[in-house]
Amino acid sequence: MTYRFPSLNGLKAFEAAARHLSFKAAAAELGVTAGAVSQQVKRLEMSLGISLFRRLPQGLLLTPEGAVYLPEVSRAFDVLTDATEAVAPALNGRKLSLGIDPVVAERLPKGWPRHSKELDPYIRETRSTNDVELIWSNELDALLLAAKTRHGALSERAICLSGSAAPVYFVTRPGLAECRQSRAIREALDA
Amino acid sequence: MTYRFPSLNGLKAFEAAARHLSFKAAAAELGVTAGAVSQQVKRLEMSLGISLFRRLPQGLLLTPEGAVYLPEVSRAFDVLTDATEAVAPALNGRKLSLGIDPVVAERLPKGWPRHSKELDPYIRETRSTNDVELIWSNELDALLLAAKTRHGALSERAICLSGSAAPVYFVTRPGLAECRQSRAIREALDA
DNA sequence: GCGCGAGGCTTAGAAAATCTCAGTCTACCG
DNA sequence: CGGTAGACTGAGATTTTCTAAGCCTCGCGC
Repeated sequence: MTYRFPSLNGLKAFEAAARHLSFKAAAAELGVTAGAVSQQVKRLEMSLGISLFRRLPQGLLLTPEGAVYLPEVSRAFDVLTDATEAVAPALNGRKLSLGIDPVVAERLPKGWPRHSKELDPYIRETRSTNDVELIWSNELDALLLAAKTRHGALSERAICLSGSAAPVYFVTRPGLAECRQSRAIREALDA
Repeated sequence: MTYRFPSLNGLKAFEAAARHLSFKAAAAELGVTAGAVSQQVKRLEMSLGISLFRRLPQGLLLTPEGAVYLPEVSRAFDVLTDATEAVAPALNGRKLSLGIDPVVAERLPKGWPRHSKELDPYIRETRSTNDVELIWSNELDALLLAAKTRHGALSERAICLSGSAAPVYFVTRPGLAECRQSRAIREALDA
């Protein structure tokens, strides 16, 4: 009564789909099927009485309303996530666990990213490994590899390190490549 | 994955219970049973791995963690509610519908609260009526009455109008008496 | 001291919400 | 033209949330 807003599940689905402009990618990030995301967003739109997306055969476009809603919803989620982490540090779930190929580690500042204040909010732990299987088994969220790898449906982004000709590869589970943590890590490496 | 926080339902239950320091009052506000609130909060605490309340035989006390969490959760809900209202004005549900006894209206500034900028965020509509039944039938959220009335389980707060000896009575559905809208209305009348 | 009422706790089952699966549709590309 | 990608939809499975009823402790009044 005091607060009126639709189901958080619907908002989660909307927010992820809006970021990716794709129900499929949002589904991968949320760990559900694309059908579930589609139904959730549709339910949300019906409860609000507006359209949030224009559907294309191969993806989505935000409506003006959707474009207005997205940053606010993201902001509220940030507040909740920060508050939740503050009271329940054990959760710490928003930070990525990152595997670093030893070959890559040699080309990075010693001990990176241990002393990086800017990456501390985004990286929970690092491990020295290049085993892609750890991503599939959910033991790692992301990997920094020295070479392209046969990675199935994993996302891969090439990063050019300064002072080096050969790129390194940032590999994540589907849907994680464009989240804030991943972007922050890539930006830090671009510098 | 990008965002980690517990179910909104649990957070809703926590936030209302923390404001009221009572599962029973929170249940009335949320329109569910006290058992449901109790279960939701317990599930939330288990998922976070912390206690948010100390239970007393006749109510609740916030733990330090609970006290830290509450304002942040309220803030996130405000953001979501404001954003939802902005994109879906038809919802407008956060504003109260207020009935005003004609006898009371005579003692208020002419047309109150029509031109009140400060109350605009809190009052959706007003009707000239003193029929308490409209609250029970969910047609009104609150009433301003000239006299105490037999109101069963409704909440009633006396308000002293300036320049007047006899108080008026602000009556709401159980659980709504201390919400922000109600408080704002009462404060405006106290002036 | 006893009885009553208030309010939190718990359980079992009902009801509602959410998910999966499988198939349909449209658009794009080779 | 055929294949692929991705959004849409419906039925049923699964999970979450709710209700009702009873239990417990505490405080108050007689």
